[in-house]
Amino acid sequence: MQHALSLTRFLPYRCTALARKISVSLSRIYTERFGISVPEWRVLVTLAEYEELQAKQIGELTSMDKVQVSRAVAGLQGRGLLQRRRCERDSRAALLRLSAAGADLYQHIEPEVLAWEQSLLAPLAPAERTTLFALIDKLELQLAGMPDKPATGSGDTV
Amino acid sequence: MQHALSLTRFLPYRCTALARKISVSLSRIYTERFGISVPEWRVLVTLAEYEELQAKQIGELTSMDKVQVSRAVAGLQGRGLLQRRRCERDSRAALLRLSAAGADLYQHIEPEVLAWEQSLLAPLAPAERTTLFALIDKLELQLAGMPDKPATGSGDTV
DNA sequence: GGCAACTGGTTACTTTTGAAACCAGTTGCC
DNA sequence: GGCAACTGGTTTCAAAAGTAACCAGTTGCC
Repeated sequence: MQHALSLTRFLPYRCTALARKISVSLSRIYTERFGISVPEWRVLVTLAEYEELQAKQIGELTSMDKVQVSRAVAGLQGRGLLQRRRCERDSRAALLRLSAAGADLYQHIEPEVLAWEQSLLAPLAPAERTTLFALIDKLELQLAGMPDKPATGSGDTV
Repeated sequence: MQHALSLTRFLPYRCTALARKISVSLSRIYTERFGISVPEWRVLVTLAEYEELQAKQIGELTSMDKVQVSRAVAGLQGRGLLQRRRCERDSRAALLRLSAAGADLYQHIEPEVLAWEQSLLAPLAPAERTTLFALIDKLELQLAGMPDKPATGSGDTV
């Protein structure tokens, strides 16, 4: 049988496989010892960076949908790592921020995560790291502009 | 609060986000019209390339665990897209190959998938594509050699 | 030959994820 | 002011994924 396509040089497969391996390896740092899930970790990072946000904004910044955010926030709040405050101008929304305990926990995890990242990126020269992010940026940009499915025929993107 | 870490320049996050967007966009091609799941798609591709394999080999080639392979194979077989044959020297294993219908279906999907991939890679010059795969290779290699968690202290990789 | 350890593959169970329904509150039109 | 359309967020329900237990068959040691 003819085969033009092989998974080993097929970007979607390689990218998914890489992402999963990265995620599994990294998430051990905060999962095993601190019981933080991946979505919870993203919320932590985002609130550490932005101080106070509403759930919707967290979703936008982390590419998580609102259900995921809601669950992660509930989980963190349940363990006292996060506080919510009524939003003045819109009482549907809540303003979220890390509690002292949450900030403290984050301070413990962050250096380990950064060290782990350095160890992952170790084999890449600085220029290669820049290139990698640039390529990811390009691909994301392209994806955002792609139609739901490509024209199978001859047409260029009109 | 101090924050050395921002998701936008954090490789694990960027990589996961990219992989998910790619997967969602691509899988429409075979999911919506043909009802093929992502794991099933991988089995299809692999059998198209290798003719006949046992489940275990498919797992190795696609980085799926045996449960995932088993389910995907069952799904494909249930729709007559795949045949199984008793393995002579080990009757626990089965030898799998695409049926005529399966091969035919694959012939329909493959060009569309390749066209989609081209459209995704369009903004990258040939050299950039090569670089991208090389970087992915390096990262996977590095990950394979990384310990479960990095030493938080000073030590180099011993 | 027979028993223990192992392996290919499936099944059952639990946890995670995603989609749609839903509730409460807001906005805008009349 | 009141009703329809909309939005932030949660809950509910169904599909998906991972883990562990399991079965059948193989290997190897005695």
